[in-house]
Amino acid sequence: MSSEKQRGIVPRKVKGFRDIDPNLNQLKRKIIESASKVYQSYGFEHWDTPVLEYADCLGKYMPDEDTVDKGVYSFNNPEEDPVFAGDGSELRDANNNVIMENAYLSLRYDLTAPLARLYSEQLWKNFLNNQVVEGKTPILRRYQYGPVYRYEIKLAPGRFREFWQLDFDSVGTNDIASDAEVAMILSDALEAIGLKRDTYRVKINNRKLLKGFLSSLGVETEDQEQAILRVVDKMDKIGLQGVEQELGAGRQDKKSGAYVNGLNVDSNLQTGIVGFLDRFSQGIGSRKEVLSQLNIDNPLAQEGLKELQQMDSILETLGFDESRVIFEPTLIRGMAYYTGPVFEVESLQTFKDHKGATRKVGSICGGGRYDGLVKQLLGMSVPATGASIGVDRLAELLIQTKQVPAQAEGPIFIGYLDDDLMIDYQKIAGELRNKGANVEIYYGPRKGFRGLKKQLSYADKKNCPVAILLGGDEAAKGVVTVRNLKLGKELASTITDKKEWKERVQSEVNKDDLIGYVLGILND
RNA sequence: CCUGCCGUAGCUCAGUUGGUUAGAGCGCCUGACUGUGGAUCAGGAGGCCAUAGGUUCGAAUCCCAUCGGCAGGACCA
Repeated sequence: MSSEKQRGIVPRKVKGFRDIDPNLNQLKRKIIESASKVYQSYGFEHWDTPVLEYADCLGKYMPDEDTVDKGVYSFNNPEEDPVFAGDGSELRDANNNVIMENAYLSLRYDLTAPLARLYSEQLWKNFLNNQVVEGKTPILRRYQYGPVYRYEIKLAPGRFREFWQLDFDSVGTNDIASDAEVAMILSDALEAIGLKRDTYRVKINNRKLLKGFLSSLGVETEDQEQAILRVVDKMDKIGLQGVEQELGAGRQDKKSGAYVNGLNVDSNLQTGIVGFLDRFSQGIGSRKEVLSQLNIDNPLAQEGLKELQQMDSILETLGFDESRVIFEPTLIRGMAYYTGPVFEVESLQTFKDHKGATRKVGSICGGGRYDGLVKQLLGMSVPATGASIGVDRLAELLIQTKQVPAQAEGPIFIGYLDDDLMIDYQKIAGELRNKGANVEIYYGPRKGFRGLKKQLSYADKKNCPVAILLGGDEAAKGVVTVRNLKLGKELASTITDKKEWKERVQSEVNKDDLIGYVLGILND
């Protein structure tokens, strides 16, 4: 027994999860506040929903297996819930007792599925009473931000299992103008956050165009359509030739050596798709030029084209030209539930990683129209459109491309030199706080007076602008020593003589003038 | 999940064809410096070389397995 190792506890994080330091939090807050303001300016209201939902309400069914559905964190609710019938009544057994079971719960994997639940739940009772009419459902325009959770098996850099999204959605409208609006909002929000014009592109495509195009080439089933779109979506990664091979017999991946099975579609279809991709894959100029080349002989595709034309005229009227919003007919976006326009924002900026290799962050926003999402919850289709900003990705972009504000300014620092003066420290701090300042009194260990070095070092690391030093000497003279740390930091590079440097940044202030003096430094 | 590369101090990395006591920079701690953040100088702590086996007189170095990281691929509500 004693020779065996005992089970112990090591402090550690769950893989794919992380701690957020004050600097990153500051950046995230800035992103969220800037975008939220833009969302509000378009009439969106702020909702929050729980991070935990019933799995079936998120569209995740786990009927007979107790395994976690791929990609989603799920577990059994320890508490038993009643089981419902389709009409909302509680299921009962032969003795008329309510049937109870442990339902599956899931952590939300995006903010859209909870929105569908929120919207459906609000309408549910009325729906049962036949008071909800398809096509006349109410409008809900909400924005929401918060963490979402995905069980990613492979964790790429910048990919986490907990990450923040910043969504806005219009539910209840099928007006194509609300789709044009999505593109405008994304553009406005990103610029409010601080991205420069021409460093990003809002890309638009229309699922109807692709569906119609594939249908015109003879694609019948939804399954085949999805399979093809999945391959085409890999264009970035495997190139046009790779797509061609995967549509056909398959392909041998050069780097990994793995053989990837192909779809074996017929050659007409294959050449048709490849031709389409080839035509549009590299920059194709203006939106109008793109539209002029999209004459596909299929009613659905024509409908999609018309929608894009309408979007274009709105965007053009409002000055959202190709420096902000473009059409990209090859854009897919993975999600199967998109039914109309789809959106993606790509950052055009690159950065050097620590090995010196050039990298790009790529996609920072995504969205689209999803007219079928609430159907399985509410039993009727409700049109909806919206998009999401990937907060962590965007933060990473701003950091890597060095567009971040400097380190957050710390609080005013009050050194702790004398136990007998604690009351005075508290009084000074209180007065400054009443004036709106942030103030911290040092409570750390101090070996008599010697700890002052440590205290100032601490203040320096927290980026404190001012240090207030009040010890026995000052108290006897009725003064307070004030040190301008902010100035000291600036002068450090030019002044090497310690004494001179000290004299420049520090002065004794009359006790009564302290508050005004300190606030004066802050406002510099 | 598949394939390849890699695991040496808190961090970033050296470490010769297998050969004495495993190094540097940064950071940390102490001092020069009176009660004073930067800079400079002097000193100090910190390692089962990822873990467990094997080959060998001898392993950080070679082989195997496990765990972890990176790159690519498969999958992705």
